Order: sequence, then structure tokens, then C-alpha cells
Amino acid sequence: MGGEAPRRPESCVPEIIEVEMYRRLAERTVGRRTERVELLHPEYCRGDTSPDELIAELADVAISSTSRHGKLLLLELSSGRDLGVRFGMTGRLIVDGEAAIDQLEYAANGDSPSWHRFRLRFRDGGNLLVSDPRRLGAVELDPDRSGLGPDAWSISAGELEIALSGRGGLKARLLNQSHVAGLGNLLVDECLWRSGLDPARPASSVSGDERASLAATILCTIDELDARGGSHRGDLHAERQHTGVCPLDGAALQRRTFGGRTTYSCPAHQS
DNA sequence: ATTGTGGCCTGCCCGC
DNA sequence: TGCGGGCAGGCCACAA
Repeated sequence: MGGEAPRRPESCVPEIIEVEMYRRLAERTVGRRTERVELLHPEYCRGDTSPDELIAELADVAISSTSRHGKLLLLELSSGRDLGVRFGMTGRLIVDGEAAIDQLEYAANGDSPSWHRFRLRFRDGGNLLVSDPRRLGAVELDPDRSGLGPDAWSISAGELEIALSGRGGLKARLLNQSHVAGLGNLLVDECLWRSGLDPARPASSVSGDERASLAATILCTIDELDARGGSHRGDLHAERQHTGVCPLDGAALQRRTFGGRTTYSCPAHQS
């Protein structure tokens, strides 16, 4: 075996794109009525909702609509309440036995019944399932969204200006969900790489022109990677490794840590 | 108000 | 072949 190509499993860590895929899949549950909920791992119910309350509220209620704010998936219930689902780093949504990510990718990571944390059973016999090996995700009724910034998929230049105002590093601000909701480590690295901006720069040092460019890049990158199938399909992604080189100019990529997150950037064209 | 750190958890990969 | 250490893309609490 050659062993030249880096072996990195296709991963589907839920950033904004994956959660939007989950939301589209969850659309299949709209209009359907629940029969009961299975909280297969009680600790998966967090925040202000108790397991008993969750079980009671999700028995015999219809799904009215779905929405998403950043990485938070919301199922609006006919009772007027919302069911919020966070996916952490390893959460997956499966509706009626079908995953949002296409079969090949999904099979690469597999699935195990022991990872199943939460299931809504519908009266029609189908179900909505959250599978999450690491249990870093959670479900909660009426999650507080007041701390979330504007959704990255529709962020305007003005909203980005507000998000980047104040102190702090550029990457840290973009990752902080209270400033911009939805961007994760992969998308931020990809967007900054495409924009030619150094993640270490103070956020406030980004000029108006650079900000406008970054806002446009965020929108088109999300659209493009959505079309490609996920946030791990960025141009930079294959080079996110120790020997990685910039796909643009061939420079050896710089590997640093910001806020505990591994960051890859190009020292030649990101400044 | 913001950054940095550790913890939460488990799976996976690598080296021994 | 098996084992132990290190690492992981999110998020939260906490300290500084």
C-alpha cells in the first residue's frame, strides 16, 4: 500500500451546514403526531427541562414546523412549545431510519444502537432519532436563544461589523456563537483562508473592505459547501494535517491553537 | 467583557 | 494482536 494519501475518515461534525441538512430531513416530521418519547439516556436532557417534563410534553403532540438558529435545531410543537436539539460534535439525526448525510458517508462512521440518545415515536409508526456517541449534544424544551448572534447563513455586512467590534481575536469572535451563530472550527478556517485573513488578527483591525469581503465569503462558502455535501468539503480541508500545504500557493500551512481549537492557516497569503 | 483552560464523553488512530 | 496515549470539528463553567 502506498500510504501517500492522508487517511482521514469522512466526518460529519455538525456545523451550520450539517444542522441545516438535519432540519431539511426533520421537515418530514411536520404534521405528524407523536405517540411517546424515548429518552434513552436521561442525561441527554439538559438545560431547564427535566426528563419528566420532556416526556410529558412530547407525548401526543404534533410537529408544526422546523427551524434552525446557528447550530440549534428547533422543532415547533402544536402545543406552542419548541423542542431544541443540539448535536455537539458527534450527534446525528435519523428520521424513519434514514440519515441526512448520504449513505456512503454515513456508513463510513457507522452507527450503533448504544449511541442512540433520544427518539420521538410517531403514531404513524415512524420515528425521529438522535444518535450521539460522545453525548455532547442535548435536547431541551424552549431553549434560550437570546444569547445567540445572527445566523451565519444570512449574516449581513452590518451584522458582521457588530460581531467584529470590540476586543478579541478574529477567529475567536467568529467562533463565539453569541456573536455569529453557526460557524464552527472548519468553516471559520475555510472562510479566513478564502478571505486571506490571519485568524490571529484582532477582530477590530479588520477594515471595512475586508469585512465586506469576509461577509460575502461566509455566505458563498456555506452555500458552496452545502452543495458539495458538508463543512468538511472545503478547499482547505484535505490539507488540515501536519504536512499540509496551501492549495493556493503551496506554502506550508501554519498550525496554531486558538481557544483550544486547532487552526490551520497559510502564512503566505493570510495576513 | 473576553480569553484561556479544563471538563464533558467516546471513538479512532498511531506507536510500541 | 493488544494496549495505552493522544487527539477530535462543540459547548459550558470557571478563573483571570
